[in-house]
Amino acid sequence: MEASKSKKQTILEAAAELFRDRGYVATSMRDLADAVQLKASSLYNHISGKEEILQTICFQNANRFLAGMKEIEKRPINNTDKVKALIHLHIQIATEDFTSITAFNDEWRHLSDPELSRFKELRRDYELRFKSIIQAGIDAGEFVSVDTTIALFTIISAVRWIYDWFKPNRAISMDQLEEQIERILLGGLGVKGV
Amino acid sequence: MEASKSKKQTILEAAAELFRDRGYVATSMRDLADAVQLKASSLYNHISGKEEILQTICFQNANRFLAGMKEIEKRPINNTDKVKALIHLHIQIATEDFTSITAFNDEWRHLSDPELSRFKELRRDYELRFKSIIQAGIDAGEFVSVDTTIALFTIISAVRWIYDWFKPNRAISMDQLEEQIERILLGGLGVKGV
DNA sequence: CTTGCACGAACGAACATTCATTCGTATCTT
DNA sequence: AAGATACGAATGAATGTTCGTTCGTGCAAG
Repeated sequence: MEASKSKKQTILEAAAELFRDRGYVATSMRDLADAVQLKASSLYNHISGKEEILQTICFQNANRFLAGMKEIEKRPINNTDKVKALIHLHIQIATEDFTSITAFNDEWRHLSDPELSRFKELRRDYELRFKSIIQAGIDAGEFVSVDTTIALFTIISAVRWIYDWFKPNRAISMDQLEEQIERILLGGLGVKGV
Repeated sequence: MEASKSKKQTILEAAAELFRDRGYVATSMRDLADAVQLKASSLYNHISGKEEILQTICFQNANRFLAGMKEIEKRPINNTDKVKALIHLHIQIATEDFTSITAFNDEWRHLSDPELSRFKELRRDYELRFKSIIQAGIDAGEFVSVDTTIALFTIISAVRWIYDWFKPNRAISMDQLEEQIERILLGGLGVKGV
């Protein structure tokens, strides 16, 4: 029914930005209302409350990562290329929607408990799928034999916080970023000629 | 004059724990008072206010990292071993005081502005020193030629968030952790036989 | 030995703000 | 006319902090 972009979407995007800059708890509904040129009470014509915003941001991104993961799992490629594709996925999401990724990464713990548990499950699911790919790569002789948990979190940490330091309008291009991170992380797994 | 541990220290440690679990903003002085079996008003006999606690935690840890960095810089060793020593430093601090590291990593942005700027400077100083070591390693032919900024933040991200997933009473020992992280990160820099 | 006093530490009550949210009502769009 | 949207006012709860006071301990003066 809405024309170009629903007011709800505008609110969600402004909220993500505020959450990124000040954090969820430190962002008031008045701050958010100011950002979208409304009064605080008017927000409730579009959203049910503060926590709904956080939920939307968190699960939207969780699903984005999981959808990407499941698509990559299906591809008929070796595990090296799957890890490369996952690195690409992280960089892709982090750069194309880096404002909501911050809220997703930092603020999910302020979810309340039915959703908090569900979120943790999704996160754990993603990590286990990532870990399986690393394990498969070791079994197939593509990777050096490393502890899969350590490798998993080393890689995930490295890519999860890209948004924190990488500004796309920099001396570094996205392709460069991806190629170099692949080289560092996959090189460490013993993959030759990355 | 104090017997075993000053009450101020007790408060600071309890605060670090609460900040880790709920975040700085979401932790009230009443929560903190409960944690040390006091009333909120009594806290002010020991500390000047909420922000002093955050300042202490942040700068205490910032100085710890910088002191470690400066000590490592002085050592007569090659750059590979310096990076190894830095990885060791991060794991050391993350495991021996992992509760205040969380607050240090996540909550520093809630500092107010004279201290906030000072903190950012310290952080930037640390990063630049780290970067210099990587650059020196490339110049000396120890490392493969990579973009130093990308390498820097990939390594720092990987080690900065160890506390987030590593539980010391696990199947993985600290030595194992260190050896494997070295292998992954230094292997990616082209160092042989790590 | 006893009295008096200073002091650290704890407390309950109260402070002014700020918070998210609700409600009744007015204005706009169709 | 009707439905969506915006608003001001008000709500109760929670925030960090201050205040006046009290209690106990240790030490100096008597």
